[in-house]
Amino acid sequence: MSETSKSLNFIEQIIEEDLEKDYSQSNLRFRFPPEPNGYLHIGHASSICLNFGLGLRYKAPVNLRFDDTNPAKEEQEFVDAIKKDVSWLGFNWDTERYASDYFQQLYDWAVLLIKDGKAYVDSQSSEEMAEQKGTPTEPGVNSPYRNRSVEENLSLFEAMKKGEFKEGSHVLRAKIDMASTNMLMRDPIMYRVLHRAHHRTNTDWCIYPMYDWTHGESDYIEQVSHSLCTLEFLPHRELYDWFLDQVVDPKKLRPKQREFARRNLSHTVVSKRKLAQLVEQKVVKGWDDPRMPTISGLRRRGYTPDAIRNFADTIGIAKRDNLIDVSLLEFHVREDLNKITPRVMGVLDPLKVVITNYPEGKEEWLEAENSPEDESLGSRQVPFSGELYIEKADFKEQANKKFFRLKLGGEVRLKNGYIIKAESCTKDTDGNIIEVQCTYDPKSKSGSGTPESLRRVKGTLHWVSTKHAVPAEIRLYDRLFTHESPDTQKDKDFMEFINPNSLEVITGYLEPSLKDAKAGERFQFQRIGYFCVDRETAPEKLIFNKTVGLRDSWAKIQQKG
RNA sequence: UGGCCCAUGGUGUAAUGGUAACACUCCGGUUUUUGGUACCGUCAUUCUAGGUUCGAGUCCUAGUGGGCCAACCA
Repeated sequence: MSETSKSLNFIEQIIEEDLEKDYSQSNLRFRFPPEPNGYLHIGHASSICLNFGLGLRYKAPVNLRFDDTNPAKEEQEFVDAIKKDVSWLGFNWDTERYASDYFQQLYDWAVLLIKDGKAYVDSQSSEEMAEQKGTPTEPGVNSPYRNRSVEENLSLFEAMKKGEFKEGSHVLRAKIDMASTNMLMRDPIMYRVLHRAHHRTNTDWCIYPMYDWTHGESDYIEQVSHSLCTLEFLPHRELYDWFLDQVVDPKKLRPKQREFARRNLSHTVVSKRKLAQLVEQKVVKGWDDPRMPTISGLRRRGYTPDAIRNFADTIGIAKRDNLIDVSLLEFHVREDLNKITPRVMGVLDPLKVVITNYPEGKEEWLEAENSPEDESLGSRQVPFSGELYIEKADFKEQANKKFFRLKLGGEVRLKNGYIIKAESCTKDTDGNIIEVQCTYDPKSKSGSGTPESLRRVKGTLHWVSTKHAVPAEIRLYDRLFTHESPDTQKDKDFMEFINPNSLEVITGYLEPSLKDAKAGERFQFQRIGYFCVDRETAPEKLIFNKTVGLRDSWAKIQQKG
């Protein structure tokens, strides 16, 4: 119902128009075509949501196709990681394909092009070819090998395939137009010699097809109706169509390439090459470092598939340059985590509180609601005693009325517990407050229904009983880059903008219910933020990642003074 | 001394020739045993100049600004 009121993006409009003209819905087919040379990032997530979203919308199959035409860069590890990420996002592909499945067909078609006088073997160096290519403002000149006979081309190409030549000695080129205003049409390379083992075809081949020769033909083989890619491929479209013209059977569906703007996220880089650099130079600990904008990094950070999909839906798809503020991504993860995470208490920067009128040695277990957003999450018991931790930032000797927290002579409620009053505090020799002495109102227990418990005090603090507290390693993350757009600054390398303080590791003190928390589990630490258990956690040493903080209006009040 | 793409609040998207809409951010407020959540409110002469039209964010022309194109990468 609500679907009908939602406006279409320009890709959907193109499809709707095609459906009105010469396509039926059963012709529709899409594909997500990553090269397995790295891990997927948030930009890919957008493309995944676009293609698979279209599949869902039109009940059309979507292939997962690995564009594996360059064995120098590709690895099985990346294939596995990509499959895991797409699945984790919640999408199911129709069939798993590889461009390498089509190497023989591509080769046969190339032979046809040669026989047709549309392709030739060039035996120059890449430098010589680059010189002849011209510039965007000057036409290129023809290769001296451009008019080799069909017979010579055929035998040379076969010799290339058989491994008789060294890398760089010969290439197969399409014979198009060295004067085209489109640089890509100036006799583009179709095949190069590469004596490399491929992660799937091993050493079966020593010539490998280039992207342009492979992609459109693969779409055609799979009968993909709409081949969607980013805007930097727009100049490739003319070549995509030219290659298709050489092989298409008019009775079969002819794929269309259409382009959309890649999504850029502020304060990070969205480029596999640059992300690989961060990994190689050990700026981060790996592709799934929680600071990385990779899908695996976001997953480890505690992001949910729903958060990422909602984000992708919200930012939409268009053709103009963009820089999406990370705050929008953070909004979506908070929105989802607020609904699904149980609330717990943990103190990250502890200050000891002693309740002087609490019976010596006594402890009691208080009932605590797991989520105000979801009653079905039930409740748990939290231990209370006469010695607790609260956050250092939650106590001041003196403060104005804007400070809703604990101050000398002031009262505050301990969440799920009692109202306490600060009576005095002690300091170390440097003047740092190391302990606060309080009294509590025994009749003010949360949920007891007494008049005292119904009293309204300004602030509510989270806390942990010192005796029961579980220490845990807490990893706090900040933006990886200090600049909102680190890789678009003229004369500056993006590496210059790396935030040196993007990771802070501290020890936090958690309520004991967290003792058995398992890797991947997510929680809201009340009044602080959302956290998830890292995969490196162990029973004797819990490790939590901070996903994102709660919105903090107190921080804003403080900033303003 | 070229070709192509793009231009709507701080950000991202919508309006399909007919009242500039939605979300985020920011700012202000209500509720609250999380300074969270929820809810309410403020924030735009649609890059500029011409033109077509009863009517232009939308169509046309020019300008301005931004982006892409010269890897045996994808």
